[in-house]
Amino acid sequence: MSKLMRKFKALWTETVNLKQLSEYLNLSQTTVSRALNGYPEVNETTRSRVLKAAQDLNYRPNTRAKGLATGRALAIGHVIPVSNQHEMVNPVFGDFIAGAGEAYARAGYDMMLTLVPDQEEVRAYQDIRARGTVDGIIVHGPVINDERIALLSRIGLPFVVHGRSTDVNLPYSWIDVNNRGAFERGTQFLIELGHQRIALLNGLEHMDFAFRRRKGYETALLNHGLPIDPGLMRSEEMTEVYGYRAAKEMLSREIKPTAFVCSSIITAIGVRRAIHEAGLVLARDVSILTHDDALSYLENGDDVPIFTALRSSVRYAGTEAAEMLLSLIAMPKHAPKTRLLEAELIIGRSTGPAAS
Amino acid sequence: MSKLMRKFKALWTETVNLKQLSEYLNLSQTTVSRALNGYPEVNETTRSRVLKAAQDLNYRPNTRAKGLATGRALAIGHVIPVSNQHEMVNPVFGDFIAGAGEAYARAGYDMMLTLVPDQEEVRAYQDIRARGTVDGIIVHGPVINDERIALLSRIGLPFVVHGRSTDVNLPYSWIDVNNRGAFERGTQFLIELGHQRIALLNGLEHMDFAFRRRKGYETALLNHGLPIDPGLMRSEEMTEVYGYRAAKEMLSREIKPTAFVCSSIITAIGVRRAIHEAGLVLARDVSILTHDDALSYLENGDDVPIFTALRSSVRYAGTEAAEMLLSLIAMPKHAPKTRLLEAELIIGRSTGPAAS
DNA sequence: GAATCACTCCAAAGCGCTTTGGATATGGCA
DNA sequence: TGCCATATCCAAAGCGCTTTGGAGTGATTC
Repeated sequence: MSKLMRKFKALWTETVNLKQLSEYLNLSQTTVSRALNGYPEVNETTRSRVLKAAQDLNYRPNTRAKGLATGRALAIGHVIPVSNQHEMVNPVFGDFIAGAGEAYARAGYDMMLTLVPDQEEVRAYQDIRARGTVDGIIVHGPVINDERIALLSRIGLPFVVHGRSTDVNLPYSWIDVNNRGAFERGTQFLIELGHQRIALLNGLEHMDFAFRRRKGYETALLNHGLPIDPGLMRSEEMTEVYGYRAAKEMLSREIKPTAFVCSSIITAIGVRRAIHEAGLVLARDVSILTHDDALSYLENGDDVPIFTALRSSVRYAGTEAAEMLLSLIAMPKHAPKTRLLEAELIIGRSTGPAAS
Repeated sequence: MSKLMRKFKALWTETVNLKQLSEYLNLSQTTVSRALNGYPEVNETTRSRVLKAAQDLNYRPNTRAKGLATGRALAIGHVIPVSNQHEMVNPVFGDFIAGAGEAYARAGYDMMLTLVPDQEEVRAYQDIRARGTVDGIIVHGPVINDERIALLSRIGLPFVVHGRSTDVNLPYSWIDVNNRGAFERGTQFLIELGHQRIALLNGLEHMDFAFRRRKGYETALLNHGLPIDPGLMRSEEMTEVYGYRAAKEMLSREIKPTAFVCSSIITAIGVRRAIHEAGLVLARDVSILTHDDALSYLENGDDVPIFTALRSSVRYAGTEAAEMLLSLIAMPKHAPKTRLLEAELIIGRSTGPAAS
């Protein structure tokens, strides 16, 4: 025993595999495997001996081998489309991943990231499927009529979409914020404050979320008999500079907008900069209402929120999406799940009655 | 042939494995494998037949099986420490990953993410090693005297640190910005503009980068005979609200600082808000100089930078780190590589001569 | 006392790939 | 013609794990 111990002690920082562990225990690999994986056909005293030894020798099953044998990868893939024209990294991504990561960690799953140039998308998903590195994937950044959904359904890889895709009629699993409802409500809030010229600084409108937000914005205008003025609408990547430029231009007009609805707090910060620069006062002269993903490094103030905002935690969405996917993988024949999150309307210090 | 074709056509959306491919070709698995992997002992006409068939049948080698057979995982791990007290997601992370992802994609590597609660770090790295899911890892967020470096060296898992660790005397591979030099230069720049009371809004100073930045800041002050005033120094997580609060407090004093040095553009935005709110004018009354990671969604203006900044692209660092690690994996016995990036000092519209 | 059963355990096959150690055929050379 | 490289291909072992299909004990039942 002590000789064996010494032999195995040497391996301490090395990797011990199942065979070595079973030799050390004078048991078959079968029994050891079963003991470790909680199968019933093993004596409880044997099991605890095995568990103890596994602990002592610092045994960890090799993921690849386990995956090969079981057919499961114990990993989830996140596929992030990167377009060549817009090579911005979605700032929301980190928080989403953090949320999802928690869920994976609890379930013993790994998280795999793949960046996919958008012209290679179809091939990329087939690759992922065939190479078998993951048991399911989270689809990021769905666009209108997103072809990935049909593709993934066809090749039979479980997936959950973060967002939805207008015009896709297949059933599929998703988790999304009620973007349309939120923006309708937010715009209505501004209208009720007396604003008549409300600008929309939206994200790229081939993205589904942005499309829905515009619909919500337009619905509110229509409901109150206000005109839909394309001159007050922008659709770009949601950077700070974009907000600044767009607001600066609009505020230099003869007839200025009195309020801005932004798709991102970062864009809203740019708008605020333009407002200051124009010598105007936020909330008094011009109001801002923005969507707020509740990013951890961009908290919308503390006690009193900086911006009046439609808030929905993307980190929470990440956790929920991950758990949804895990349960889908556990019950493959289950019908798709969906989850619609409502954004809170938070009143902050960036809105006020329309300037007369 | 057409019968076979039909048989395999059915598999089109399915997964074809090596065995099926070799049956289809009437060749042995050995030959097919060698043809695909570019070994010389196979006839060129055979090889092209194989390549063609692989293309037609949409063959992709199973990653797990390949990994098991070769002992390589063809994947890189990114280990992100998540502390319980500070559960902020580093906003820099997305861009770094995007940069690294490109390099991995080119090399055919996968990217694996692991979130590790910081009290479990040691165990986590051993896990990763033993489970064999990755060939190497990128270490994020090094602190002063980071114990992970010794651990990883000991267990023999190739790694590259994004950043460095003061007080660690082992040789190891890293890529870092010259934080100390940059902040010394930046602070000196402000001093030369006549500023005497310069505040430092730093990140958490157990983090190595923040520690070095403070050293640089202090060095510049000392070099010019200025006092180091702890009342002008803060160390927290680099949020917007942090910048706002700290600046608000300092600007409400009898004797205000005339300039702020920030560790993050996000914090700088908070400082700017406080300045506005105090009725002061940026650059005229109070100056801001900030580090700028050149995040894609937080461009520091366009033609004229918003903030005077020490700029260093974290995305570029990601690409470089990844390539460094890949080459380390390719040549395991190679000495550690290091790379020190210099930050550019960019003059923007947030600095001016000290108010008299 | 034989048959049955529950309880433990094990040998071996198999997951999909790579790679070692030949086998076979072909051509050049003496 | 016979011999030996050379070129081309293959069978089978092995990577580390799970899982199927028993085998070997005692204890229980008739």
